[in-house]
Amino acid sequence: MTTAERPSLLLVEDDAALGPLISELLEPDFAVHLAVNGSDGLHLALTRSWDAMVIDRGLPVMDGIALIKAVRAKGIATPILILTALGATDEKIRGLDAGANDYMSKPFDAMELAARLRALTRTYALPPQTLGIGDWELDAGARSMRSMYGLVVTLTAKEAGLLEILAGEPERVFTREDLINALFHPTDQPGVIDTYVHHLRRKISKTVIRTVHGLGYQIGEPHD
Amino acid sequence: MTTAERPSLLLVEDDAALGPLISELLEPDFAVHLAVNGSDGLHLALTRSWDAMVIDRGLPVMDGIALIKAVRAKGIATPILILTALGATDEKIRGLDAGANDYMSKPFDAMELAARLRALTRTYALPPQTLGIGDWELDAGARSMRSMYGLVVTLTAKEAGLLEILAGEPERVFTREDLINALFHPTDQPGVIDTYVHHLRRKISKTVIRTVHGLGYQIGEPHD
DNA sequence: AGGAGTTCTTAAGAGCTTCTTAAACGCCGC
DNA sequence: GCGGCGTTTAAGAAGCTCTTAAGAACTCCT
Repeated sequence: MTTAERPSLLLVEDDAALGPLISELLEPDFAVHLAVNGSDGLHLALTRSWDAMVIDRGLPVMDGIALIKAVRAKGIATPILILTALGATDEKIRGLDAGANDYMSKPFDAMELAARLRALTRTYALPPQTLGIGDWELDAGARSMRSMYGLVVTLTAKEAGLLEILAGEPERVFTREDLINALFHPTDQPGVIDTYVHHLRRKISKTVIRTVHGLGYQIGEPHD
Repeated sequence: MTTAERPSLLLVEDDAALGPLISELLEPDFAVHLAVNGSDGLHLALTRSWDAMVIDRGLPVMDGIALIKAVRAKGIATPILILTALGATDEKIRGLDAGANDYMSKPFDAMELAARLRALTRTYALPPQTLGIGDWELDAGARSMRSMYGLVVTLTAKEAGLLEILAGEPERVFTREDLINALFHPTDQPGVIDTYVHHLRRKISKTVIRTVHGLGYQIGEPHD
């Protein structure tokens, strides 16, 4: 599931009215693909990669439970929510034990279905701690910068540290003294900073770090 | 979650009657640990590893929603089911969007709770556990690597272990300390890692494992 | 425009990290 | 016990990073 893209969702629903309706309801949050019977659904489930599936319990040709079992038997771990018209507890249990991760009974609330699917597709990996800097993104952990379109530049410890401090408070002007106290021995001479600013400008872009004459350096929105 | 063992479950429930009851109901399927308030629950959630958590919505001291948010904020991806006395749809949505994977409203059916927890803790491991690494594929079970077009290289235990760890979290930079703690005795000297990295690069390819100077090693998309 | 002060750029050596090689050690099967 | 293999240690070589320094270029002020 790529960032900033809607998660892809396979919806298997044979009801000619309900299918398009659910599809439309979920479209804001998901890229929905509708399959109108179990065998189409199975084929799509096995041949493409999905972020989640919503499967109707009562399908012609191939039952929803059988479909889920077939998908799971192939080792596919994609989250599945099963839709059932039946509210009885053991029907729910049968669906869950067949390999569904969740179920909802018809009639259902559209907002809740969306919320449940968000819960199923959500991932909790801590996003690599990144800082946005102009067109670039700093990954302090890996000490690298990535521009849009994937160009990656690796930084040294001092370069990354300097950039991190500057980017941590955009618009603030840091004096050389500020930066030396934060990054170097206070006994070092102020010129060190200039050198690293130069290195960074060479690696990333001339315009990312702005010089404030007589004061120090700054990161922020371009002035022109 | 080890095979053939009951999954571990953290139950956070303040009701003196309900807590032990749920605990008893789930014991056949899960190794239940009961925390009777939110702060105990949070502490246990953060300090131990669980296969699933069941959290009451209405807790004294620390609310269930706040507890879930705190756990998710730490990057913990353990499945969570939230118990709520409130049946209103937006209450359910709030719980799910806070980071819960599922909810149940009281009063609830014990069998259904167990079924839902089984669904949450179930894993769908693919038969051959392979990891893609650049143009190669690691078969950790057979401790071998296959390149596209069939070239096969066998690895030693340490080599395969090291590669597996690195490939398990692409882009993450592992320090030598990280790797030693995972693979070797913590008393071993950090240089061991360098040697195995060298062996791997000789066997597979120079470019698969990237050195991050001063930090450690990393696998990930090539940087050019 | 001229001068003083500030910033940029380049280079090079010191110091530290990583790579590479080799050899010693220990375990297991023969 | 012996041989082979995997593991670990060690040490010099190679490479990268840090820091200093000094001249060039620029900015600001008079």
